[in-house]
Amino acid sequence: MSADASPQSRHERMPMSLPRSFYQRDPVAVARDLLNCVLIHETPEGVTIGRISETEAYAQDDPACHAFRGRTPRNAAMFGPAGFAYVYFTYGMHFCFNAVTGEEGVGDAVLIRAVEPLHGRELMSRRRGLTIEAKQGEKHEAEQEAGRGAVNPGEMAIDLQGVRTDAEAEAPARVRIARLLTGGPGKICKAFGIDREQNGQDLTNDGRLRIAAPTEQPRRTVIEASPRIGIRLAAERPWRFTLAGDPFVSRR
DNA sequence: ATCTCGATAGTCT
DNA sequence: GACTATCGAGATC
Repeated sequence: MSADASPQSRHERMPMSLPRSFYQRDPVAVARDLLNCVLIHETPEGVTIGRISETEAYAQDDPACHAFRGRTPRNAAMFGPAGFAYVYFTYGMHFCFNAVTGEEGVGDAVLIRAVEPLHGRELMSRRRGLTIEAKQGEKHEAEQEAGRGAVNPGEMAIDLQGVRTDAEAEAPARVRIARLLTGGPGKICKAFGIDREQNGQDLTNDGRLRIAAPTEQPRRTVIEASPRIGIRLAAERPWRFTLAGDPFVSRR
């Protein structure tokens, strides 16, 4: 009943969450429309924000989908209502983040595979434990380099907190670092601090974890479809989506 | 640039 | 016991 937490001020700072109706559609449509949208995670450590640049759709009627063989404790969130997070643990060490789509009772979701870091790069770097090779072969934390504003002896001019300008936003060094930070589903979860705790969380209620519509006119709007990555079954379905020319993508 | 491989633990057969 | 919606290191071209 107490309205003291000032959600109002947060609301003014941050874009609004996508509504539940956005997610209540088939996963392929949602996967395409999530491109250029903005992933936001507010934690006690700080805020991380990224522009979604690669997605994959998974439908229950799809051998590659975790929900294909029915509901289990692990995939339960996929069968819940649309607009909630499905976070799973895989390969003994990585988490992957999905947005649940479609009707309640149906196991559809969209995997977020890559984002372009927009805010909180230093925090992302720290969470990722990112290190770089200095010239002498000595290892330094990229975060420390960034904090000092130091320029590395090598070619990598690290500016993890730099102002994002149009001219420099996609400079080769910036893209390389971005891909280290959030160029893959496991990297996103690590960089954004997403793990078991976020499984089943509502993405539509302006809570800590949410997805908002693009805040500005997207630079790229042409959508490309390709086979999904890292799966064996139904590998031919072109349900991986990226934006033509966008360098902020995962491997291969 | 592209490849192969190992790490590591939860889930399902 | 096998498999995994991954990642990073190391080898090789």
